[in-house]
Amino acid sequence: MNCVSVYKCLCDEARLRILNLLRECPLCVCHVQEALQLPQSKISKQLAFMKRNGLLKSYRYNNWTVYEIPSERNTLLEENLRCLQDLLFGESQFKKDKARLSKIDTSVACVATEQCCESASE
Amino acid sequence: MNCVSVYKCLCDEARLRILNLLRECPLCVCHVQEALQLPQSKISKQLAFMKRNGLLKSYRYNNWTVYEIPSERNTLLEENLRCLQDLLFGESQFKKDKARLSKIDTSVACVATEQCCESASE
DNA sequence: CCTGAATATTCACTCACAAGAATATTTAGT
DNA sequence: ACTAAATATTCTTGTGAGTGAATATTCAGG
Repeated sequence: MNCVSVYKCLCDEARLRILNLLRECPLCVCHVQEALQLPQSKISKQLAFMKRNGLLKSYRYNNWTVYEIPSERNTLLEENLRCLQDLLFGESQFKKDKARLSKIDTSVACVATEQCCESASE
Repeated sequence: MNCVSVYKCLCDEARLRILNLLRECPLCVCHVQEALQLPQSKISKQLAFMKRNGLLKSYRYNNWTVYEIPSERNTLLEENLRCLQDLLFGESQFKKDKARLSKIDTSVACVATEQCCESASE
């Protein structure tokens, strides 16, 4: 495991906000975008950044790209997400993101996950 | 606590190597420099960087500047150092640093700590 | 006062990354 | 073929930070 890569992903607020959501379930770019209320290109770039650094994987389903935190355990990432749950994810901005997400229909991502279940990664 | 600041400090190998040493005891710049075998300006800058981000504090004692991890608890930092102890600090490079450090007389830092004990921080 | 040790800072350069706007690509549906 | 949605990429610009070399600063001791 490359610890530095993990930390590089964690040292940006937008990325922390994304991980806060992805911790719950796989999501498409558009879901994240809507929940965070940030420009599409920014979301797409940050997701690509985390994928490049090994924190996320993605797969394509029709027009959507679903990103998720791989199920293969990454101790350092998991520990930090757990820690952030107490320290940060309860804070206003992160709560708002989740509230907005809860109002979005994210079922496409779930369907995609089932469809691509084994052909995942890359 | 600013989580992002913590992660910004952790996402560089040289800084991780420094924290690996400082976790044990306060040290002067020259001690770190000798243990890590890196240029003086680099060590000094990285220490200043971590101080600027609130991970370290320092105090002057004669000609020396002693850096240390503040005793006030920083949950996120502590958790990560603990985690890194298992994941990273056992690796070759980090072991070598500690081996070199063990051969250095770092008593100045200890004396300084006692002297400046309460006048610390800044 | 001068010297040397310890440390900090500056300089010049390079690189990674961030931002927003715009454009390209892929794909499903008509 | 055409369109629109979803996503990725490109472009430009700006900034923070990394590097080594060199220089400045601080301070104790002779």
